[in-house]
Amino acid sequence: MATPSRKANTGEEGTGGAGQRVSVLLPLPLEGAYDYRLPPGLVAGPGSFVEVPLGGRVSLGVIWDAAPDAAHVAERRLREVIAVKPAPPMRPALRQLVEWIAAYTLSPPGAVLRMAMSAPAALEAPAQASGWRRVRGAEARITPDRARALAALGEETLPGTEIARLAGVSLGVVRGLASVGLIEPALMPRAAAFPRPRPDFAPPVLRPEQEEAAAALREAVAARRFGVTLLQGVTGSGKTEVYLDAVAETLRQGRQALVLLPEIALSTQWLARFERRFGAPPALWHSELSSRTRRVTWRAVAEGDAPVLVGARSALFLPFPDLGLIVVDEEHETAFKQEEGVIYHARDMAVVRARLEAATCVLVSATPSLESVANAEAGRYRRLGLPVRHGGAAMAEVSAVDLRQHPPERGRFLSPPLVAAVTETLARGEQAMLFLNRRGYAPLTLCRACGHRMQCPNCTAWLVEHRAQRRLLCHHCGHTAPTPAACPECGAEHSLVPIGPGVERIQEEVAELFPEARRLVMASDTIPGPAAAAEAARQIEDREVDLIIGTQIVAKGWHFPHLTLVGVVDADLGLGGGDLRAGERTMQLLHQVAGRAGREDKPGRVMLQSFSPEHPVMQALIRDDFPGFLKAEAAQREPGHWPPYGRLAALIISSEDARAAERGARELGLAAPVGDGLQVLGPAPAPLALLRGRYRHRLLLKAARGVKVQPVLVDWLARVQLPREVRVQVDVDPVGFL
DNA sequence: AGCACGCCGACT
DNA sequence: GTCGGCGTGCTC
Repeated sequence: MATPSRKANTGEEGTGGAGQRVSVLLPLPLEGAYDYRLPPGLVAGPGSFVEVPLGGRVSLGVIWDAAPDAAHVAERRLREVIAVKPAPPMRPALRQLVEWIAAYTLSPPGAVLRMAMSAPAALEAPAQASGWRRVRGAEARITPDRARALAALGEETLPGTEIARLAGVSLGVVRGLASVGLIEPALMPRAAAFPRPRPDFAPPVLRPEQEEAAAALREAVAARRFGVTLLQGVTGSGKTEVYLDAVAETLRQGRQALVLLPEIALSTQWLARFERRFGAPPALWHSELSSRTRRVTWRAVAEGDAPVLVGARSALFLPFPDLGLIVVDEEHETAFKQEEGVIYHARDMAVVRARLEAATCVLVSATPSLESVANAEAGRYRRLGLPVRHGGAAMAEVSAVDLRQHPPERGRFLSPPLVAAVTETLARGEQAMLFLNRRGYAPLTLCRACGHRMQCPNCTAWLVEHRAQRRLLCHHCGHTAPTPAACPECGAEHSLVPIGPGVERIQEEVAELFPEARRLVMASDTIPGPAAAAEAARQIEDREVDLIIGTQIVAKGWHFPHLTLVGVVDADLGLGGGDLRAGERTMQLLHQVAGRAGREDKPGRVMLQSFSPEHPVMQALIRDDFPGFLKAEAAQREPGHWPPYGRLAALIISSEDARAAERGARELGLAAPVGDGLQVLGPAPAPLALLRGRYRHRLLLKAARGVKVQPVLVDWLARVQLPREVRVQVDVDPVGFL
């Protein structure tokens, strides 16, 4: 650990060169590291967190090179390192990860470093927590509440909130005790922030095929070498138990484990399961943590006191001292792709970090991405499969409802066969779910008089009506306006009509059809956080709800034992748009939704409302033939060298000035690289031609698998000089359409 | 990312 | 006549 040291030094020009030159990477989007002079009084090496002067202020940074090339900046221009932070230095593996990602994504290294310095407060020496203890011999008026609080406190030192919680009294009672002098502030003994999960606390009995996979993973972890395993198994096959066994082995090895989940805020059920298995909760990491929890968690990770951490993609940049295992659950999820700032795919970077840490990486999914399957087939990843569901529960029976043959009534969206199925399910006292991946009431509001469509002023997108709020919302930029009474174009009154359904509208339809049924809408706006998610899960488990109407948030990892019917309102949604992965993504989403139906002893049923039941995605779902779907998808992509049989990089050229954006895109197009195995597509208006007030054009670079696209891109961008109001965003390995 | 320097509208 | 809008440029 770095020696905590601090000098009164403002970083003014030094006294003529005493001290060693070091280069310091700053968490800013700068081209490279800056050189500073390390004054003789400070002890620091590569990885040390330091405070340095930058312009007129002080910045944090990391010593990147302890003996940099002196050529760049004159000795006399160097300023002095102000202080070395009392925190464990950043380890080589994490520094290498920062550099690797910067090079791969063409981002400034400092921008990547910023992700690894997301809790600057954790670099300070942790303050000792304070609490309260009894004052001996003190006497004052005792109320029953006060007596309980004192009893709860006993002879210990406890924080006020803890006393209040134990005694079941309010914090005011504790304050009262303090004000009458019965308790006094005292420093708390330093406790471990996170209890150690116990690998052998409550291991489940694994079925033979689970045990086989678990044994393979345990062996991989025990080998303490880099390796990637793709763990595939249908919903309910017990994948989680298998990889938690690998977590247990990691703990026995004395190393840390990291589990990445796509939607950590909604994972209450997962956390409960972890705690049952290990007798202690894992550490958590996601963007909504309080600053205090953030600081404590980061510090605990850095000091090896958080043996298991579960987090969102940003957890990949935490300072684990000895990471032995990274699990990426639901590895196919697009939520792992960061689309802003440094654009990276957490699944792929997890593999990179595992390699740098000599750790095991496990990618887990019921419907793995074509990328991972291709890697497994090429022998780069090991593949483990769990073919069967638990306890003999059958996979839900999937069928399509052909909307051409069974159209819903006018102005309705649920077809007679689906309505009948819901009726039967409810009559049996079971739960049903209607899935529609669209928030709000209606995706389009149209004027019947003049044909005007309510559009976002900042984006190429329709405004979505949210009837509960009586507003129109843009789902891309957050623009919002009250739903107008008259058409803003022609002035006609009562002429605006909602076109198409969102979950709110399905809820309305269901309320008319099944007025007795207790309904719950689950969408990101009705389930805003972990608490709401936990409450929704509880209501459903306790059968306080009969009908669930939900967007994609219902697809992820829930366990609803009484749910036996899933109706997909619009199975074709998502197949339009000409996206390379539209089919794959629809397959994955619908498969996951289907997996919610029929667990335990009751068989489940899934009905897909579709205008094209003959579509390969629908057919694969109906026949439960995911391997067949993958094979067909691969056969489509391979000849044209589309990913994963080739590489893609996207350039998004954007400007607030439509002309400038177009001109910039054209110029880049003219300078496009030519070469063996290279192809440039575009420029074309980006799928969202206007987003948050910026006009966008797109170029796609397609390269053969063996080609390194980064040098090609760097070259290409260097050949074109663009006005600075034009921004170029590089997305290596784009997914989705941006 | 900050923060300073630098040219054009509504105030004392 | 000034205070101040945020456009662009630099920070070892």
